[in-house]
Amino acid sequence: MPSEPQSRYDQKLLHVLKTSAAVFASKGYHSTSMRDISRATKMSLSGLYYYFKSKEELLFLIQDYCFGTVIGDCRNLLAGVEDPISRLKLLIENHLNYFVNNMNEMKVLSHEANSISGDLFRKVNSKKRQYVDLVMNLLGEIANDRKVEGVDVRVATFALFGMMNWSYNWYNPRKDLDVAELSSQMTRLFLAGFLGSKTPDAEPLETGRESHLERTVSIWQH
Amino acid sequence: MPSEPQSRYDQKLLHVLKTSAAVFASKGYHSTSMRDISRATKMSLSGLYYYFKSKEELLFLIQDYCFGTVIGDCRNLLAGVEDPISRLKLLIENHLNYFVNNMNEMKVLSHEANSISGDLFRKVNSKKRQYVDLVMNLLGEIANDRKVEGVDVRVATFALFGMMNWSYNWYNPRKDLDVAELSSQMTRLFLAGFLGSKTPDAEPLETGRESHLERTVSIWQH
DNA sequence: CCTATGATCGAACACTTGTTCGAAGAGCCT
DNA sequence: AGGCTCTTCGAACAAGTGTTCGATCATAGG
Repeated sequence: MPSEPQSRYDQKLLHVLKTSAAVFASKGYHSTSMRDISRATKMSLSGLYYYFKSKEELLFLIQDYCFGTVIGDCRNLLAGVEDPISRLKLLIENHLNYFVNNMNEMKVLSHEANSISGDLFRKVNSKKRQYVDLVMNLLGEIANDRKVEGVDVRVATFALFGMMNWSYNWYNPRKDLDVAELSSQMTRLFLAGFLGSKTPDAEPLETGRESHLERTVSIWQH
Repeated sequence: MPSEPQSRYDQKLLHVLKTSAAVFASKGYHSTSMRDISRATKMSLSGLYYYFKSKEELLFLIQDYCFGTVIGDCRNLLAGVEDPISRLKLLIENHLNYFVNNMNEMKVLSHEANSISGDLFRKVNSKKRQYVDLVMNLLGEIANDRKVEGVDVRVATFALFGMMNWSYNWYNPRKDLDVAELSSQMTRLFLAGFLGSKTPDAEPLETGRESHLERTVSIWQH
């Protein structure tokens, strides 16, 4: 793990990013004031602006750095691995590993994706799109290899991301399974579902094109 | 569909809730001002406070009413159905149906769950807990009936909710599958994964207790 | 030791926020 | 029409917001 020479400036910036992420994660970005950040980092309010030029850029730095690391490590991990299923397993493991070890940052990344706008939003989003495409292509490849039928790859992709990213809403490291078991569980759950979706059980699942529901136009009967 | 006699008051309140939900869904709760709501609903700023006594209560009314309807309709739908798998299918279909037909409200329900606090938070949360418990018990029952092994029911429950609730981040009704197909896909994906998680394919999944990753303590190398 | 540069700070500004209050309007029964 | 309750409104307030600016502090290099 090549630790690049970190100047005093870089070290302090990272410290600020980390503690800010913790505050954002617990109170939410918009209801966190710069004064909250100031208090948490033990810096003066104006002193913070030496490291970024707006609250929004602070959010961006957290998201961008966090996402960059996830993607970078993911690339390193998958390099040289050819089998798409193995690649997927590694990707899931990497993703959840980050989630558990950097819950604050990952929560900020997942939950505050739309709290940012303009160019900064576009920058983060392009990284996100890369990452999503990677997974979508992987699933497409697998579906092709294994002749998986009747599964919408886009739905499957976001179902997978939903499974994983939702964990910031419930996962409790002191009460739930550890990372290895968590990712093992989710990998099995998803992969078995994806590969075996042509009815793994004796009793076939009705594919359910017909709806069991009365038509509900809207909750609010206008 | 028994439409209870709705007073002028109730009608207008529902109108306010619906349009507020739309604004909250697009801008986020905290960055929506009461003046935004006033503009969108074409009411005066102070006039709004005739219907609720704080912005937070407005959020609560949206969440509570929306959640109440989902749960209520879910109960009605499941009434009389015994087979746990059928019950689960209906529940998923109901849930996603609501998501698609009431995206704004469901997004506010999912995304702004922590934007509320105190007693109001507790009220919404108790409904949520009921709903989650219903699913968790259902999965436990299914796991028992079908002798599913090695699957953590809690993880499976939240994986399912993650799959479904995450859809507010990507689902586009004009571009993606319709509700019936969406819920069919997700039902298959989840159920096949849950039931067949003891390796549906010839080539066994390594359960992966061992990690492929170097230990990453933190993104931020402190 | 002194100076130039990198960091930090207190105080203030301009603005937006949620909420209140008393008065005025609308709708309906007799 | 009169009177009463339900509904709506304009104007204002107090508090909190993100950000700026000029001045200070620390520190390392000559």
